[in-house]
Amino acid sequence: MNFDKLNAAQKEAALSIDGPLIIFAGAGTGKTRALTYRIANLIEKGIHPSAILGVTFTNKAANEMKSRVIELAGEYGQSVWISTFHSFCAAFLRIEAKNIALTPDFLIYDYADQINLIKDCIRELDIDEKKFKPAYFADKISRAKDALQEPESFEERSRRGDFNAAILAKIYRLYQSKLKLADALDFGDLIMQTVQALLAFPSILEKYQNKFEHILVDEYQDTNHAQYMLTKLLAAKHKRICVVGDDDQSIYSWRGADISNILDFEKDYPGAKRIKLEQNYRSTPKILNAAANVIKNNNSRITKRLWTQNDENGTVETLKANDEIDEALKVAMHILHAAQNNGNSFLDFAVFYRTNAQSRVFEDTFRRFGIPYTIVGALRFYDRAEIKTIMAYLKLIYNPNDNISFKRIINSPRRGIGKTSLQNLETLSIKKNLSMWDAIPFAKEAGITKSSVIALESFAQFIKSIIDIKDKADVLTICKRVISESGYLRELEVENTIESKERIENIKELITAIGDFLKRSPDKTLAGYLTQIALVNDVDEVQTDGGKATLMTLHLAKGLEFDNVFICGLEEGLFPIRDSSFNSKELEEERRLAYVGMTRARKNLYLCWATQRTLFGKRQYNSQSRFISEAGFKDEFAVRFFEDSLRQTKQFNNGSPKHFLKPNFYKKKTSIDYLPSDDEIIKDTVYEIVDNSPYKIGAFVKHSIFGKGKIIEKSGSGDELKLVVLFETGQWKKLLAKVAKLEML
DNA sequence: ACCGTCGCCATTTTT
DNA sequence: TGGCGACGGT
Repeated sequence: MNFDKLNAAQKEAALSIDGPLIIFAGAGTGKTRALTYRIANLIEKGIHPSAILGVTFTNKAANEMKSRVIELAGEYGQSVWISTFHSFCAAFLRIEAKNIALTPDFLIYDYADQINLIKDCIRELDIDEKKFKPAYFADKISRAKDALQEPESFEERSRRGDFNAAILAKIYRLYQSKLKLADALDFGDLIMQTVQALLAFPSILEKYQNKFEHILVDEYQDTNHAQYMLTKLLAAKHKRICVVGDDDQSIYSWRGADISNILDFEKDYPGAKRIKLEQNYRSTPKILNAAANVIKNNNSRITKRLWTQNDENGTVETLKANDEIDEALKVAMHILHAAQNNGNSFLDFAVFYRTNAQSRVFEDTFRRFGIPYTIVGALRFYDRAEIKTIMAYLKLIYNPNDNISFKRIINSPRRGIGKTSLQNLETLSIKKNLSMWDAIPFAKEAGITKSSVIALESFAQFIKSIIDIKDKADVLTICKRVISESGYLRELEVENTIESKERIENIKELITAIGDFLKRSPDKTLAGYLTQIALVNDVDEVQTDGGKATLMTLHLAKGLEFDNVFICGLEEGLFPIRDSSFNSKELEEERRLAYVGMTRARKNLYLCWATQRTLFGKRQYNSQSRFISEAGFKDEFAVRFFEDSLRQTKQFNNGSPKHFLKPNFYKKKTSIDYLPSDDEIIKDTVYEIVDNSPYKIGAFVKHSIFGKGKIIEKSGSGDELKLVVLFETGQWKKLLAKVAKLEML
């Protein structure tokens, strides 16, 4: 094995294969390289590839790791089991189904299915829909599963006086019984039931413990309790577990990720080796410096210092705009200028924002200026109504007990089966403890009109005819039959609107996608397709080059990199988001999100904010985000924004049309009247923030009037140093350090 | 049964 | 602002 391409720390990570190992891998420090060399090294040392398990969070990461392992280790690499947590568990549950009292061909419910099922539960339990939103229950149930908690845990809480817990327990219970009836598992179930099976069946646990001599876990800071237990159980025998993560990039605690998993690893595995990867290969020193300045304001972190040998070029700049439209305009201008300087071809740019709602203005603006862009995650392909409908057909064929799918397609296309008929059928099915599909033969009893009964029966006939071929035919054949014979396509064709044409296009795209699936997948059945599809997402397919601007939320940006990055909406109340300001845990997570965003940039980083913004129909005046000043920018020192571009903008406006702009751009005269004003400010050198003050967060102080207290937050520096102090009395005060005359305790 | 309108509501992130 | 559910008219 040749380790020439590794630095010392990476090499150590690849070679330390005897016991537990934790790798703290900063952003852009080549952790995938270290991991893949580690796996290749294991294989070379004679470990059988199938005795190695690698777990990641995204398919993208899994695929990348797998292909790089194959590159290094050749054919042997094929047999290493590398997959996401969810697909690993789905595979496990199907393999072991018969041993653990589970149907092997269960469906996987996605978020939308979950919400629909919960809506049913809410209605059935007669809960005030105004007071409790489905999303509330979905969140609580998912978090419970992340923590391996059954409905009983809510009942306990309820006994202790938690008011909502009783209702939660009821919903959770009913939800589970409905899932069971539909033979479906949601995302949380995949992990939780795997853990439960391993705990309940020692022989199965032992089998897998023996099988996996080496376990590698990527993004360990994002694991929730259930995932933590899973890896812990599997690794318990050999204790040859290697986890990689970066506590500074933990941004999913709201989704159950438990940062203590990474912080406590060394307690769980005494004697574990610790390696830090700190050499960054991605960004310029300026970018790393700015990012470090931000993240060092967090308290609970394992200190590491990224450094780089990369050349000092590119910039870190701030961009101040008047409002969100102006912000988008300025970003667009910059992209256009960059394109001009690059022979009129667009470069690699990314625009990150905190909330999806912000994307709209960018889309509009980019479209207006003819800037090619892709938007990630807004409306996923598989979330589109027509795709969901076709998928619902496929799911129902696969599993007729799937009520959610049944209800989605029973009257789509219209078959004259209305609300009341459906209601009656559902009530009957609940009474008989049957799925709605199984209740069809009893439709007459349910008081359903004759015409509806006939429609139901002919629908059932159609579905049955396809069920008959579902194991023999491949998924493409089945899907084509569904599309043509269900009448759904015909309905769209008759509609003949712009919208319906678009839907038809999307359906064609689905056919193409299924065709691709057939080409690459060994399992070409409906079952194989549905399993795969439930566990993919849009980020898996993001391409970060090719001269397009990529629009996405900061959360989705993790793991990606771009030459040029705009982080937009850096305003107090938006980023960090409103509620986080007074909760240091949440604020720290926001800060990590900022850190993740900043460290995506290779060459140029722009921190953008707008003094006013229309949010939810209201005009808001925001102040610059603390993350901008933490990054090393001060309002007072601000210089003109894009000094260089200003000149170019003037030339641009006076000059001749550029061919890369769409024609309609020139018709809209107003749109090119843009000139940056003098107060558009920028400072392109990041300075190191030196904090010499004795006021550290967490320090105890005494105030002449308020008494003893603890510093919980601080901002600004020098004479401007502001502190938030929580006093013994329970009240907190914002104080200017210079004036407050605090005594240190 | 279906469609349009009204008014209310929340506004973070989703493997 | 816009997405969604309730309601009422056809």
